[in-house]
Amino acid sequence: MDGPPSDAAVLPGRATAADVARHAGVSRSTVSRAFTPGRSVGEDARNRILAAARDLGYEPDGLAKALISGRSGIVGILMGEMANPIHAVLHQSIGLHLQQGGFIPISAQIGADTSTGQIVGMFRRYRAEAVILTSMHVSHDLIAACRKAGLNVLTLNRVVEDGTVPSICADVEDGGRQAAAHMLATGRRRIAVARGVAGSWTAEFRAAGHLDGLARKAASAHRVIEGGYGYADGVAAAQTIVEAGCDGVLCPNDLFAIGLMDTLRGRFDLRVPDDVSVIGFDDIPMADWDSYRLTTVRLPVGGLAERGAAAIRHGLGAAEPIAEWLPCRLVIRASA
Amino acid sequence: MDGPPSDAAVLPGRATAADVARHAGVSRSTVSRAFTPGRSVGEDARNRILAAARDLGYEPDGLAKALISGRSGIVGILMGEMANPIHAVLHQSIGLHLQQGGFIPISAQIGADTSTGQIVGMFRRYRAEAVILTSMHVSHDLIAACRKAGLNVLTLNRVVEDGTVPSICADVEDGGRQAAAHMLATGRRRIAVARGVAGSWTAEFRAAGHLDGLARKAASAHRVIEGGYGYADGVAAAQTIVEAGCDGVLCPNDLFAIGLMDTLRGRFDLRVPDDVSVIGFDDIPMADWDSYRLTTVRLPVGGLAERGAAAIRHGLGAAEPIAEWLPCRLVIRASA
DNA sequence: TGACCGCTTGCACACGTGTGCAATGATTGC
DNA sequence: GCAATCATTGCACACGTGTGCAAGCGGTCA
Repeated sequence: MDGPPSDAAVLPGRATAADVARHAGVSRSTVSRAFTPGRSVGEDARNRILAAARDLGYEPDGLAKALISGRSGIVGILMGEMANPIHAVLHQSIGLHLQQGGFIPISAQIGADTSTGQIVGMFRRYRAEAVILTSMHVSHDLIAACRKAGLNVLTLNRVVEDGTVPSICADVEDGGRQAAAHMLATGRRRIAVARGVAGSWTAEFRAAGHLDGLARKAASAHRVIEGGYGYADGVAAAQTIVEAGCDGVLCPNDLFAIGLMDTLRGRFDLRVPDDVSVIGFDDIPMADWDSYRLTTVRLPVGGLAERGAAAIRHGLGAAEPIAEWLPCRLVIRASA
Repeated sequence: MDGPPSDAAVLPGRATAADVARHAGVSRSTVSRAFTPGRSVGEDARNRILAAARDLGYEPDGLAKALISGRSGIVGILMGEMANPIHAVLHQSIGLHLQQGGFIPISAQIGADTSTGQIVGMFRRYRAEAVILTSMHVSHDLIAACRKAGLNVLTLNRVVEDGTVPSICADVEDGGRQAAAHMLATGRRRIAVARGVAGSWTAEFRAAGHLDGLARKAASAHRVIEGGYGYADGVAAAQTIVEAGCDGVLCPNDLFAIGLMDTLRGRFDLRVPDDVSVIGFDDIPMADWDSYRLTTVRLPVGGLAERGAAAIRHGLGAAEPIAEWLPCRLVIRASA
């Protein structure tokens, strides 16, 4: 856990700047300058250097560069649970935008036998310029540990109460309001609100939006269900919803909604949306499958990733912490 | 694309080995030795050093370490298309096993505006000790480029014909045979085989297994469908399958199978498995959803990741290239 | 007591790069 | 023609670490 097995050097011999310099008949400094934009190098020297570099397959070593310049170009990402497709696509999108911004993402994950300290250590050891924490695993301990280690953190879909951590968020509360409004507009009156995992920031804001959306039309939740985030949680919630006689359910995410739909139809022989209408949250690819055609609040995945990468490119430690809010949009399909 | 914006150093001041040495009243070398397992350090010196390190929050810098030792501990992963959950879980599993082995994964992806050369450059610049290529994007160009750059590559779910690239593979051909055998054993006789994307290694071996499994029981494919790998491809294939009067379909993967099932039921009002039985490939989480209960060939994701990480830990460049084969198992649910 | 051995420690070099400083040569302005 | 300006280049140092070599030191055995 503390480094690769250290038998012997494994990396093959690479051409160094010194090799290129010798090959091109200039000094090593000039080679370095030729690869640093904005530095002045004579034209024919530059040509000779670039030619030699091409011949030798030379490219400046990122590690040495990071060591000397104090900029590693490395950004740490704490991976979420990939069984939920929304985390997978978010992870991919973040990676892509970082890559396009000239950064390189290193990823870590909190496994069964991996502590917070080990994660922070990995990022710190490799001098990550920033660490992206997604809503999934953000705890105050973790944030404190990162800060203590001198890591610049950016949270996605999560604000920290004291306002000192830069964050890019989807306005899930407003998304929840849109969902509630649509549910009422389609004539539902006995509406259940399923909260996600207790203590989870995004779950609380989603549910708050659902409840506030109902309240604004002078309605209230027929039933509030404490639940989880997975397919199985949706399955488990069906019984309660049927017993309570609900005709609409506002779900904490799509996986839950899909588990619920499958169970309402399969076990209780109810129709969606005729008997019970269901609205999800996230807009994972499966929400568009023909079996579900799930009406859901779309999380602006691309926007979160793009704005996040931009914030990192712009420099995190700099001014006062940013807090950006991106809108969510209700995607109306057939389940509500 | 060629590095982070280089305004100024961004990383905060960290404690170095020299600081710890001063604090503990020893030389810097002794500090280094105290952090290198197997080196001899006096007991009280070690205690003073560890105490000082704890006070100062010191930890050896991975970049400097990599530079001097020739071992970066970095492993490059080329990400697949995360919209397919099997790639997501494989990615996560690989990352976890690498992390547990003391490596740190950096990930890159081939986007619209990212060339092979840029990918290879990223891995090379950061001195990746190994690069994991998954079946998705492996082309001969890419392999050649990696090799030319002196990168140790490991392919997952893909063998390269000339046998010079180490690989860990699932025996998808045998998995295909199992699927075909089960299809015949349940009494189906007009069986369609849907091949995946043409030219894709894993698709060809899956289809080969399907066809061979039929042939071994003196049967043959009622219809062979050239298709893709996505949900939409399964949707598109339904028409052909219905027209050909097939009573069973061997699919190239689960997404395809699910798209097919949705369309057979929704558009053609057929029952699965009563009218048409369907077998998938991969065993993504959705295959176990109640709407599908898909019988499918499970890809040994954890095994691939674990054996892959082990191979890298053991050293890739070393002896002659390994080629490991992991068994696939048919998971029988309700769709066939 | 003296020779020898093993553990511990410090010195100095190496890894591959960026960059400030000063020297060089070329060019321009008068 | 001479001084001044400027682009170009090389030298040397820095980043933070691992490690070979030799010196120091305490203990053991004859």
